[in-house]
Amino acid sequence: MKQSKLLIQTLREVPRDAEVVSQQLMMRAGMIQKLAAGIYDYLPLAFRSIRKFEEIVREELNKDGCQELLMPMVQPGELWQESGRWQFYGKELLRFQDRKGADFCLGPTHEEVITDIVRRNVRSYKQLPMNLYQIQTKFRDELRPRFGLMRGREFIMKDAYSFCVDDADADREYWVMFNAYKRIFSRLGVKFRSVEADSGAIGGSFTHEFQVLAGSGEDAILSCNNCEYTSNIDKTEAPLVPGQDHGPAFELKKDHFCTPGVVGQVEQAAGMQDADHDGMPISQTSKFFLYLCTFFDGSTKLVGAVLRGDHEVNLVKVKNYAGAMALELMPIEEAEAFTGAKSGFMGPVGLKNVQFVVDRSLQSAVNLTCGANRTDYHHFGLDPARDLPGCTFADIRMAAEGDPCPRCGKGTFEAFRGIEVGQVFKLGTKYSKSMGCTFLDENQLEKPMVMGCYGIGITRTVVAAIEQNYDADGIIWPWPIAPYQIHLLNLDPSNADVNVIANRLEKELEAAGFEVLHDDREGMSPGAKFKDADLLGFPLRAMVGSRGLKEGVVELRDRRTKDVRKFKPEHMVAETKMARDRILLELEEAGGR
RNA sequence: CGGGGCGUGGCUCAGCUUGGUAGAGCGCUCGGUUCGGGACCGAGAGGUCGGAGGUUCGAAUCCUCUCGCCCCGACCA
Repeated sequence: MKQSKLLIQTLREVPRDAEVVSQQLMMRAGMIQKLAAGIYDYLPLAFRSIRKFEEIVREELNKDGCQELLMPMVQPGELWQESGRWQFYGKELLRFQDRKGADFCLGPTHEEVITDIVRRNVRSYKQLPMNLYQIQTKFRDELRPRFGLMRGREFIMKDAYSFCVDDADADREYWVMFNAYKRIFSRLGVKFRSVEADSGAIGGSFTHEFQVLAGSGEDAILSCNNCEYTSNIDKTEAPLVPGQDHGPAFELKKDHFCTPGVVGQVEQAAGMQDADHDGMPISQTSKFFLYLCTFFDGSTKLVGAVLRGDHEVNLVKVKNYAGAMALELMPIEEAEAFTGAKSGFMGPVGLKNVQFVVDRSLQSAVNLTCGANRTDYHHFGLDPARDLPGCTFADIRMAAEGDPCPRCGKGTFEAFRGIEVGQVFKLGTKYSKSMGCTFLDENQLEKPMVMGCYGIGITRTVVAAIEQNYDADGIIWPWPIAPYQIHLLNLDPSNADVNVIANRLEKELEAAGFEVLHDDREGMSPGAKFKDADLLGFPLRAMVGSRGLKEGVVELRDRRTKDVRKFKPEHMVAETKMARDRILLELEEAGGR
């Protein structure tokens, strides 16, 4: 391909809208353009990468017997009403009506449609298990699209759905997909982790996310440095810390400590003074949050969460504990009115119509401090089990880096940030039951199929690969998804000899199976071509110039290592093959787990 | 949806406070000199200043409304 004819405009300056590195580089390299908030044009270079990754996904899924199909992006509202999601899916679901006034939506996901397909075509256990997938554009009307393709409203996703006869077979299929995902991301050469995750409102027994490690990632991950336990921090089981001995329990001493005007947990603890104490240890204090929970039936309830002063609350855990559809921190004015105290002095004792949940690290704790619901005052001597009638203990705190691992008991947690590029999910019978997707088993019993769903964000994965592979000069493409593998630079198109060699090398390399972009642009200095080549970041750069030809050599440069080799033009194909083999070997060694 | 910010050639921005014939750099076209890490000279093309209304002799600039976009937060498969 001649670069002079390629649809591309590289930019020297960073577009103003671009925040994260991948977005900046993709826009500067002329790969994407924004059309509207969270909606992008995929220009030829980006599209080549996307297609290449799709092919990797197809190859690996087809190995496991998955069948590809394509469902409509526009879906009838009827199906969503049948599954019940028409009312529960929020504004992320873009709804509209056709000319007859019938409800439709743009598909953010395809459980309804695939379930409809299967229930109309599959009747017998003999046809199961079945795993169907598509690679398609999804639309989710995100409240806040951001970071370019990382969180767009429109994006390309591979979604697969499995249908099995029973729970055990669904589990088997889940792990088949889990392993397929490991192969897929390993082939990319990106560093990734498979992490245990929260199953969220969909409900389901378990789920794993595949996270590409990157400092700019939106998700926090904790991984044990000794065993395999790796999880999204939303889900990470907090270890039980050894019970602290705060002496023999005494009665609740109301309004015992007075720290007027002091805000902040640490400062308040330091200011708690009496005859026996010159400040309290932070771990002997407690903190308290009031949450307004909304349930699926529309009802609401107040939940009060109590944690040790030095622990952070995990909202997902609180939400799951309460079984709520949504949960929000009570607005500060309302909370102050409800408790009768300013922020910082609210506490659980004496509050009515609140369901208390206490973090399990306080299971047997006594002699804690807590807000007195009187501005400037704290109680002393809190014993949650005694002073909060009806309270329950549960794991509601955020696990933290350095916490001992509760699984193996030997290691400690290390923290990472990740970009979620895939998820495997055991759905169970939620959709098959509500939509009547059943089969007859060998005993002629009608049963709902047990489902699983499996997503890979195609566009997001390409973005994540860039987030993990770039330097100050531009992108450094992993070989398997590089738009082109070789960037052939003609450094002097005005020289006839150089042109002959450059054109010949282009043909030879392409004949050898390489994908070549030939920068044949005239009137451009070598320096400018080097800058563009670094920005586009193809793995290998081949160069032909009059200076080299005087000595009878052309060059090959590795984008990542910057190593340059010089040799006679007739050795180009052989040298390129060697360079490719070396890059692919490194890639294999760099894979995640 | 709350808070903050920005809309001026393809891109990055200046001009706005204090109203008076719309600018720079990059990119693009043509000619010439250059040619191994974003060369230089000359000549060009390209803009309803996001939109509507208002004030004014006169609005990119002042006022009102509106649309779009970005960031933080909340939300979220």
